Amino acid sequence: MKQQIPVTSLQRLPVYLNYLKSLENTDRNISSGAIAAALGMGEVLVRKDLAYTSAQGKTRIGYRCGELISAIEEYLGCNRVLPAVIFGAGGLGRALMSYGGFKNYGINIVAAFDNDPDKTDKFVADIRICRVSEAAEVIRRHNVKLAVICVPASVAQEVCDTLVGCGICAVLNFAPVLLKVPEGVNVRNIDVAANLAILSSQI
Amino acid sequence: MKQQIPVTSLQRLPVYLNYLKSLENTDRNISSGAIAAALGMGEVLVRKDLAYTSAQGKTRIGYRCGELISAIEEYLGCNRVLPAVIFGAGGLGRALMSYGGFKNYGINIVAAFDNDPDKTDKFVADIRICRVSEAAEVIRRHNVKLAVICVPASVAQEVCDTLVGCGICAVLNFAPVLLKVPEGVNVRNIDVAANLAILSSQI
DNA sequence: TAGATTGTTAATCGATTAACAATC
DNA sequence: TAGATTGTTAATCGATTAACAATC
Repeated sequence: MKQQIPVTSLQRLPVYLNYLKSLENTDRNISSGAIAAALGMGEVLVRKDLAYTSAQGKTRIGYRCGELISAIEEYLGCNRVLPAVIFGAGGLGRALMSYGGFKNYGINIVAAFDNDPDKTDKFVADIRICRVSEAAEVIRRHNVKLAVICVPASVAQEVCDTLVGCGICAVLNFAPVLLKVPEGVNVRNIDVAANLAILSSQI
Repeated sequence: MKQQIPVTSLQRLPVYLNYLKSLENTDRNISSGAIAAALGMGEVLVRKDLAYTSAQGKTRIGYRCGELISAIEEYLGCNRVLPAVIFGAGGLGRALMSYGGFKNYGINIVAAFDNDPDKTDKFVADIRICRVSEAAEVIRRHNVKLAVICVPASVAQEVCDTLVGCGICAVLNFAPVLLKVPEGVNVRNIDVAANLAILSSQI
């Protein structure tokens, strides 16, 4: 485990990365002030965040753009390949299977699982939808640590328990329930409807 | 606009709501301590959050479970019906069209839009995928204020500008770009790949 | 040199937690 | 009454921002 970075900083690293990659020419320098202005934030915060990576700026010059990208990618582990699985091959699960963006972060979806026999043994974007009974074997064979839960809320906890039992230690959960997990298992929740509700309540 | 609630509190309201709704019997009392224990958080925080809604506890008794649900729902505006549109009918857009959970928050997807003629004029879950050229008319006719952006990153800013021009003032953005919007327009970002990357970097 | 920029240390701000009076 | 619980005020904590020395 790396030195302690606040989660808030960690969450901003992909934002910087997206911005830097969106620049046409990365063979140039960029100052923390320029990044901050483009992203609408304070420049000191940018420097602090970047300091958690191996990025090093030069006084009066700023950061080498390409080096910054590499440093963030290295920090986030975009270069190694980490296998992951998707549990639940409904609309969202299949959309994620088709989504190519995980590659940028070095994440490779090795399989999906669903308990509906009409869905299993089919392929979406070259990823196989497996029977749930195969999960333990597949997860152990690929040494998968990372899982995405896209099942209905009613079965999410049960699925999560199974996954944890198979050795999963990081879960991205789309089901609108708070998953109970043992110490050491990391969960991030994305509740799309709740996000829309938050927006709507501020209108 | 309501009295000032911290965004952090606002984000927790749907969590409380999900938990309370998951209880079998809502015709009973529940204390802030019990909620806090179930959700792994501090009880004072729970009381503070709930105090932003119209919920009122009784000393020694706690909160009436059903009243709490109603109070949060009222605060989040789950009872009115707010129209929303989805821009981009790819895998994710169609998954969201099929997702029934928005109803719980009083959000009604009235239409989707896509620039691919093979997708337009078709229906997903009774929601029509319209041509982009229809957007202004549809948004104005339904008085839509809320939009979900599910288009590729390369066109997200352009789509966002169009939406803002049509009167949209709240945007849920799934594209991994920081959208520039005028003052008064509210944006929330969900970057699924970045969330997975954050998890993976902590393994 | 003067000016731009980094990196760090101190100050501020906001959110969470602790303490506690009120009360049923 | 004693005990459980709310709601509020004060203290703490962590993250952001401001100030500034270093430097090229």
